Amino acid sequence: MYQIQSQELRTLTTAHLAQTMSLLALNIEELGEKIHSLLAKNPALELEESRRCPQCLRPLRGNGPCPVCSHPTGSNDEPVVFISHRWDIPERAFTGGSISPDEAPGLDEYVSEERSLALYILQQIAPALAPAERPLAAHILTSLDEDGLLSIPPLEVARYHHVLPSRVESVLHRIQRCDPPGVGASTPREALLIQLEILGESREVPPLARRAIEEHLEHLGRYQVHELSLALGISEAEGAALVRFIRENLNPYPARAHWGDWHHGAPAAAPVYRRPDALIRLASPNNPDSPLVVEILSPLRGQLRLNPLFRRALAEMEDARRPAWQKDLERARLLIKSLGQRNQALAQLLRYLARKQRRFILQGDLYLTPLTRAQVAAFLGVHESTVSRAVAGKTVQLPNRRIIPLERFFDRSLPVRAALRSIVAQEEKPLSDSQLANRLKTLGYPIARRTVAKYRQMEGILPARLRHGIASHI
DNA sequence: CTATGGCACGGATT
DNA sequence: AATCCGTGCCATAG
Repeated sequence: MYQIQSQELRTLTTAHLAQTMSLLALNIEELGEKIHSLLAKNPALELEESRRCPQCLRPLRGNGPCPVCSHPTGSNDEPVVFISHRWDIPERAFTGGSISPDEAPGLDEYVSEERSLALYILQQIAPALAPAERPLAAHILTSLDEDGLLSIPPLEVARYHHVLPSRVESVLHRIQRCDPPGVGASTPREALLIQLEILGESREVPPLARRAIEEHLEHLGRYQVHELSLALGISEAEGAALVRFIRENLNPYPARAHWGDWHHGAPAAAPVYRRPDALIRLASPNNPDSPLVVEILSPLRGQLRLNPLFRRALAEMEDARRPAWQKDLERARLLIKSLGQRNQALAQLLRYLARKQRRFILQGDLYLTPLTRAQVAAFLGVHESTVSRAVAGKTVQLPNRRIIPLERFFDRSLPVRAALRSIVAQEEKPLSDSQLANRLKTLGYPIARRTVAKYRQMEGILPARLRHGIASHI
């Protein structure tokens, strides 16, 4: 099967191949933009809005039954692959515009790890929001970074929606009091202060905590008890107690389960949420032994085809414009064919990944088998750069509804980090990095002590001496 | 002396 | 050719 497809690839003309490759490099959103601009430019192209499957709302081709709904056949080894469109999700839900649960009933299915924070908070404050405040809240929530901090100035929100800054502040204030306390703060410092304030309403807090955060945040971050005590004019014991209180009760990055390494290395740039390029799900959701179904999503609401009117007109045409029209027609043909090839190539890749990484897909990070793009390329009989293009910038939604970048399938350290997390989560006493390294070695992950430190940091796990039986999850 | 982070090198990967 | 990643060495903090 693969052989046939790759042979097809080889027989393509160079123009065709070039276009296929450039389309392959695009993710679903970029592809959508590209196609729409071509649709506007080229009259030979047409978007046909076909009828929908009454059950799953996908458009149907021809007169046959819906290929997605009618029970797909496949085995554990041979996942089923579809190239399909989805019409049931409002485009706007993905573009960071206003989202509200009742507006997009299926949205929760499409929420990425990061964006689920937004919905979680929205659910808490939705009842308290005036209708006019909803867009403000949506704007703020969709601008949170992965740490739960607000990545844009509140003033910008006010300007955008033409409302008074105080209106935005009022919404923001309510958001900051939602569950991960302090979300929506602009800086770690502000987040800490908000948490302190909230905490102060229900229990006693050290009187100097506020000043310590406001004026000596660096010392807190570096755990410099000595310097802090000196600066505040208190004893080292008092200083240590203060630091412990703050570190145990407050969190500069509200959405992180643990204090990461917050004195150096700014948190990574906020991930941009997109609808996934593909879905991987179980043929029967409740049966983990059923075959996997891979669905390549198309950005189009309908079926791209040659404009029949255009073809008829061209056939009857005699004047000087004919060559130009002919050219348009050729271009349109080429695009449609290339688009098909692009989707085929993606499907091929995903089918392979689904088969090879079935355990990872169903059972999580720990079971990712090491894989390089080069290996995949060799197996599929395509060039390495083809695989690179296909993987770059794309995302897939797994059966657990998480949307992950395709690159993650090639992350060699992922299972090790998962193992590390689970060791730390279960440890009785904090283990040092070298102890962790030994543990990992016995589990079949021979990595250097130095590397443990790196992974720890990536996972946001504190060094041993700062961990005190704080249960780790996530 | 032990634990951990910074820097930089070299090999693999893209 | 450029980039990423694991690792070794060294400095520093405790």
